[in-house]
Amino acid sequence: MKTQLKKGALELCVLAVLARGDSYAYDIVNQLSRSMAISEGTVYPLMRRLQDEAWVSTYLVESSSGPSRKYYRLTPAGHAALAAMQTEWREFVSEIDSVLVPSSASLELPQ
Amino acid sequence: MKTQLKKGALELCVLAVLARGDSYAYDIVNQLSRSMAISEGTVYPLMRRLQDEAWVSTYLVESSSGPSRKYYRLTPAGHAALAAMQTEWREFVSEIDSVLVPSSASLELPQ
DNA sequence: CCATGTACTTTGTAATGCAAGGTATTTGGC
DNA sequence: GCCAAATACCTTGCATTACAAAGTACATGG
Repeated sequence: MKTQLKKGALELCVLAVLARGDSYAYDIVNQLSRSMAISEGTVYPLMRRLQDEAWVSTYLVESSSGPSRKYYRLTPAGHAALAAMQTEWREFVSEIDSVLVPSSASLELPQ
Repeated sequence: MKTQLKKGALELCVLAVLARGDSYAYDIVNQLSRSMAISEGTVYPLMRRLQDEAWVSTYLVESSSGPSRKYYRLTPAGHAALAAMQTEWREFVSEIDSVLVPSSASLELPQ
């Protein structure tokens, strides 16, 4: 159920994580896990998609605690995509909120 | 692309529209069209799902301008589902925003 | 040497948005 | 009377994506 809400937003989240610095899939999963439920089976195919879109480039780095890590780095196109998706995200949230609270554009923030 | 973001949120939107008063699918599409892109092929199957969940009940009303309208009315369970989904929605937005802006919990609202 | 943690990947399933197409009713123009 | 347009319903098939589950491989410690 909540699963459906995530569709499309996770891509944005991964790009946002990479904007803070290069990382590898296993670590991205761990970073996102602090904020939300996320599984490996979601992220690995997503990384492939980002690569196919040329939004990330990759390089391998050997690890002393396991197999080599495949690092992902945002390309210029990736940065542009991130910016576009952030705008899209805000528009999307506004759209939904305008349906939920049709008379007012601003929301109270309980916490 | 934007399509993916909508997954799961449209159900919430339809329930929110129905909370403001009984309506029929064709009209719900038109109401939501003011705020967002939405198509009939999305809404009709969605209405069926809401019925299967017993979140809405239906009744027919004849129209003088076309075929009979199938009105949907929120059941008590539907109202409860709406409340739960609104909470879920706010939590979801907070989660994503916390990934996008990791250092601060509050956002500036440009407009 | 074997369990645990790290790290990558693939396969199949479920959910859902949408385009496209189809049916039926009413009204209004020609 | 007839035909287009608006109203209103519905279905089929496709694409996308989240996830569980399973599998592979390396490193370390008991």
